[in-house]
Amino acid sequence: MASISVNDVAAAAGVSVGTVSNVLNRPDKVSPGTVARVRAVISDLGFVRNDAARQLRAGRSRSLGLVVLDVANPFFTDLARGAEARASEEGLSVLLGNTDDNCAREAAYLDLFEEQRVHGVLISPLGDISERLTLLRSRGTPTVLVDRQTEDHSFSSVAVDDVAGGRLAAQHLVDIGRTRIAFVGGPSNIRQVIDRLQGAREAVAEHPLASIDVVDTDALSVLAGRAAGQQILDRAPGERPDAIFAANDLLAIGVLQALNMRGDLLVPRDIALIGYDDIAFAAAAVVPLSSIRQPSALIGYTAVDLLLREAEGGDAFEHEHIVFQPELVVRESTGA
Amino acid sequence: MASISVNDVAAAAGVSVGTVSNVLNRPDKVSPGTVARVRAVISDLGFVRNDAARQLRAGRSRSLGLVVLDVANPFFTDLARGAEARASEEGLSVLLGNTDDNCAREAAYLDLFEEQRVHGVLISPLGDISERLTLLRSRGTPTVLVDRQTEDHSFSSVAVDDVAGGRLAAQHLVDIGRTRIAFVGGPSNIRQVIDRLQGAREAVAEHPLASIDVVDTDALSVLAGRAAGQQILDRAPGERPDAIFAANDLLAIGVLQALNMRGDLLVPRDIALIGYDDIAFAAAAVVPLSSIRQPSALIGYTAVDLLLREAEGGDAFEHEHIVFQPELVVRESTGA
DNA sequence: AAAACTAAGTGAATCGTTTCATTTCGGTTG
DNA sequence: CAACCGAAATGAAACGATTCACTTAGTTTT
Repeated sequence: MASISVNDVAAAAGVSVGTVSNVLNRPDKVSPGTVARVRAVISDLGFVRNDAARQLRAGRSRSLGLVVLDVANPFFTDLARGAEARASEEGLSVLLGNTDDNCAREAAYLDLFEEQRVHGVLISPLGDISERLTLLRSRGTPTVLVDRQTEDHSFSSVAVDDVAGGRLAAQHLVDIGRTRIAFVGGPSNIRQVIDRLQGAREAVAEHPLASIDVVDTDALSVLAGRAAGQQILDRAPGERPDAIFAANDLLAIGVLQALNMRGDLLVPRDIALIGYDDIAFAAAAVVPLSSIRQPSALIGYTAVDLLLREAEGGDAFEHEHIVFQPELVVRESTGA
Repeated sequence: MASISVNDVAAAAGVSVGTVSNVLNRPDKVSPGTVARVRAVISDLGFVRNDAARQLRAGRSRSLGLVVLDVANPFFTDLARGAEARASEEGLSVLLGNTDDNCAREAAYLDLFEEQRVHGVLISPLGDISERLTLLRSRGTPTVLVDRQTEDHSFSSVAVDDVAGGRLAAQHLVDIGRTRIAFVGGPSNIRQVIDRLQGAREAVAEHPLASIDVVDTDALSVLAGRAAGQQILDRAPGERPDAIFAANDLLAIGVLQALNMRGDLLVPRDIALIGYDDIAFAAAAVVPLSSIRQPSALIGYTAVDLLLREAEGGDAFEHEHIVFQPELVVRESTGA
């Protein structure tokens, strides 16, 4: 059951291992007859290259790591798709690591990827891990932040202006005449949540009549949204907001489910609702959801592209910060 | 910039490489003082194990491959989550490969996983690739089919009885008095689609008044569902079905979007609609979607478990076929 | 015909970790 | 005190693909 190696192939084909390797990697350097003979032996013997040996020799693997907050969030799967598209153009594959907002898992994936000597790491980081990332980079693994920048701009990044997005959302709520706005989101160590809230605060601050309060959640999921919605329903009627800005669409959908279960509170009549990300399901929600659209696949594509350029450029590479602008999408949940 | 190896660590700590390796893998075999010293050097020098070298030596990698039809489908991300849960209990990681219903990509991932000498492969196969899988297994990579069985039961599998699920769905539509049923699904080389349709046909056959026709789609996505919905709307009113069974929830949501855009056809009044998978978004749809629930995370968890047992047992292992029963979930889209 | 190329092929060295047969040494036993 | 023991540590061999300096043989050039 011992696996077939280049040696076995070489022996069976009556050539040297070097030639087998050349057939595999530079067939043009080998005479056509030999190529054919070696190829025949390869398929006869069922030889399969051992990637570990290749990598060991090459020093680097042919994949890159992508660490995201939540694979169940379509925003991230879209992003992953975009990343994979660019990576496969270079013959690289993408390893997907899912942290579920958990710092320990985030650290574990970074360790794993570093041990695998991945070509580079794309990460949508949780807390402040710039130290860990600096270490990673100093040991030779280029790193690009997605959907986030560090304070000191020391890492290349591809992001969407979340403050602007938050502003767009809250401004829109104010524009349709709402004044008592609730921001549903958390946990509050997630940058995206912080920025979107900040943007919303800025927009609200410009309107003397409008106010905003925060309903904290412990995840950015449908379930957490449902809990937040319930919490809002439990308030005395006078205490309830007339608009809700959810930090992402999953939360918004959860909130919507909670409100709907109740029945007497209508969206948008009593409470307007806007989400964030504009995932495919937003348009299909009970009440089609207004949202802030981000070019998710493009972010992934661009991030890999930037990563490759950074890898190419080495230490000399000037870190780049690409920022996309979000876009307001109005649907019934905030409509007439 | 050359990376630090066990040799460097050994030299700096004044021990042999064997001892460094023991500190890494069997610290109890090394005296406490030495362990501490070596560990200190490791963190000083920033030594990171080279996984490729480990794997080369070990002969197998510490990950397993999961090949799915569509990462954008929450059913598969839930399944992946379950798989990861079981895998991480054994210290294994899961590599996710997304085929997008594309045979070439499926083959590419199998090649990749085989070159990586993964511990095993979980696959939700597209066409008939039992030959390829037999080869894979014969070379020592255990394989478990998820969400699918081969005709000859020669592979272990964890699946849901899709025929029963199709029957449940169609029976339910008939039970609420619908007779002109449209099945929306495709492409027709996907087993799940075939089985669900067959189940539906069986249920319909028992009712003399009921009939079923098929609206073929080229993918199992929201977009494809929208196109199918449009196609149904384009028919003359008399030709339209009074119920639609979509092969999965993504399609159902797409169909729903198309019907809703039109406005004069109401779900469920004019057309009842049922999906399949019961993804989290089904309950949150414009009209909350009836669906067939599958224990997605459990499938993934069980599949990895089975894979591990198969790996353990070697060739002697008796292939197992675990079949879960699906469950009807009734919501408004087929309700009163 | 000698010198200078080129194309094709060779095979030893290399990558970094793990393993295992072996050595070292302080302590215990008969 | 010789013989033995176990714990701790050693270091060479192995894993399998790739690389590169080198040979061989055949073709041009002058």
